[in-house]
Amino acid sequence: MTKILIAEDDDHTRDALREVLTMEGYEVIAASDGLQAVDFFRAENPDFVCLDVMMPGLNGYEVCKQIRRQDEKVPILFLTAKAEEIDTVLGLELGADDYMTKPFGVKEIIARIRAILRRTASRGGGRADDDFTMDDLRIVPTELRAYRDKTEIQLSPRDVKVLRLLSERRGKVIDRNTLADEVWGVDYFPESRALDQHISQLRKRIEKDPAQPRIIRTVHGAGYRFE
Amino acid sequence: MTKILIAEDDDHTRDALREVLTMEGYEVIAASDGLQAVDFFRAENPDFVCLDVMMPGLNGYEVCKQIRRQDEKVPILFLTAKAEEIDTVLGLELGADDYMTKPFGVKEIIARIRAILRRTASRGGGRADDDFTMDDLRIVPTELRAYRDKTEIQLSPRDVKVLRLLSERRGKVIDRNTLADEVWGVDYFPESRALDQHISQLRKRIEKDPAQPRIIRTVHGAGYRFE
DNA sequence: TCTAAATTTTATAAAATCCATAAAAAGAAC
DNA sequence: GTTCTTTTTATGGATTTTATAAAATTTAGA
Repeated sequence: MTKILIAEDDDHTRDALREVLTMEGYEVIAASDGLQAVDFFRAENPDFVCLDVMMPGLNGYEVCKQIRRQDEKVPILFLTAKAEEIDTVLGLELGADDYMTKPFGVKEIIARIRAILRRTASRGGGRADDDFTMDDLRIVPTELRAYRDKTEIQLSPRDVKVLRLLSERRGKVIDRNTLADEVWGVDYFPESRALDQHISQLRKRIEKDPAQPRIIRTVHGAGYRFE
Repeated sequence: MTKILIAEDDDHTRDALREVLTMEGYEVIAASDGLQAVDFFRAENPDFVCLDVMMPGLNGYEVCKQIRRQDEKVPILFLTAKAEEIDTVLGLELGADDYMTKPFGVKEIIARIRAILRRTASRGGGRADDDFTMDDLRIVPTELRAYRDKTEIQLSPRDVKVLRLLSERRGKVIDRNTLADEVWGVDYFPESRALDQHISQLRKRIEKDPAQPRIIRTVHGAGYRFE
């Protein structure tokens, strides 16, 4: 189970986060100040860290440095009350993976954590940038390429996102909304056919017979599936 | 049509939002203060709420709490004039889905609203999509499939709805009106035979002997039943 | 700035499915 | 058994959804 360390001095926020993340199926360790956070990190070796910037004693930046001294890979998400603090987070080159300004919605933070974990899983021992296979295709995200035997297929970053999403939930139907959300994000217009087009183009390149796709299958009225 | 409730005391902003969102094809209800917003919410039951934080009388946070008391799912987007305003309240507790700081661009807010609606439409659709069994059939909603031993049976989203409804109230007779309401929605013609047609087609696929249905049984003059 | 590649829009085609109709079958009432 | 009502199902046109080609636009590099 994915273990998440939260460092947040405000009791309310901390409890809310703990509850929400536990509900989501994560194991949560919660620290109420920076020193405790560093201790907990050493003891528990979590897969993900959520750091409030403003904390008594050791602040979030300091905690981040301490953690990075020990583990340069674990994903770190900063929580800040003020947008201006973001600049500091970015400027210090602390190796933060993302940041959020308060207040944040439950869904928002869950989505971010999931996204970061997916993105960075390779560093933490998972496999987001790791190669994966779909049917007889070997996808190598770091090269933005796929291989079928020795033949190379060029892929765009977006291609990789689509394929990874389908691959991660093989057998499950990925509906168009989810695909739009995860791959295109906020700037996707529902009446656009960009998604179809992209799938179509991608199939042309990766499927042996694009008319009979084996990798990206259509589930009419629902979305796409791979298995 | 998707109904959006706006609560915003500034006339100019409110009118602009109303116009823009109407142009986008949403039905807009606009309140100019918090009390009115709560009233309108009760009366209109909108699909989305846009709340200004600073409002005379009841502020946005209070309105949010009131709304959440009544509906814990409806997506809520906060509008704030200053980032610092946010600091005082934790979005987590209020169950806000997102927030924006003014001034915001038209495109930006539309994109956000669309994205939130997209997310909440596909995920928080409400009902759990856990697997369930009916007779010797195992239905897996996330895959839009059912399994009998190892053989797969493809299901449409509508098939799953029908089956889930029957399964949830096993033993009870589901009358045609209920079925039509729950599965087809408000706009269904009572004299239509579409429902029969659908049941017939579904039986062909899921029943071993469609002439002697064991999963979807007819209760003449009443509806259908599963047990 | 120019060029090439990637992406999106537009337009049209193709596919899947939905549903109205009508005829047949089954059940209920008498 | 006859008649009336309800349900089933075959058929084909309508509608919705998805696919693809071509053009337009945007993006990234040189």
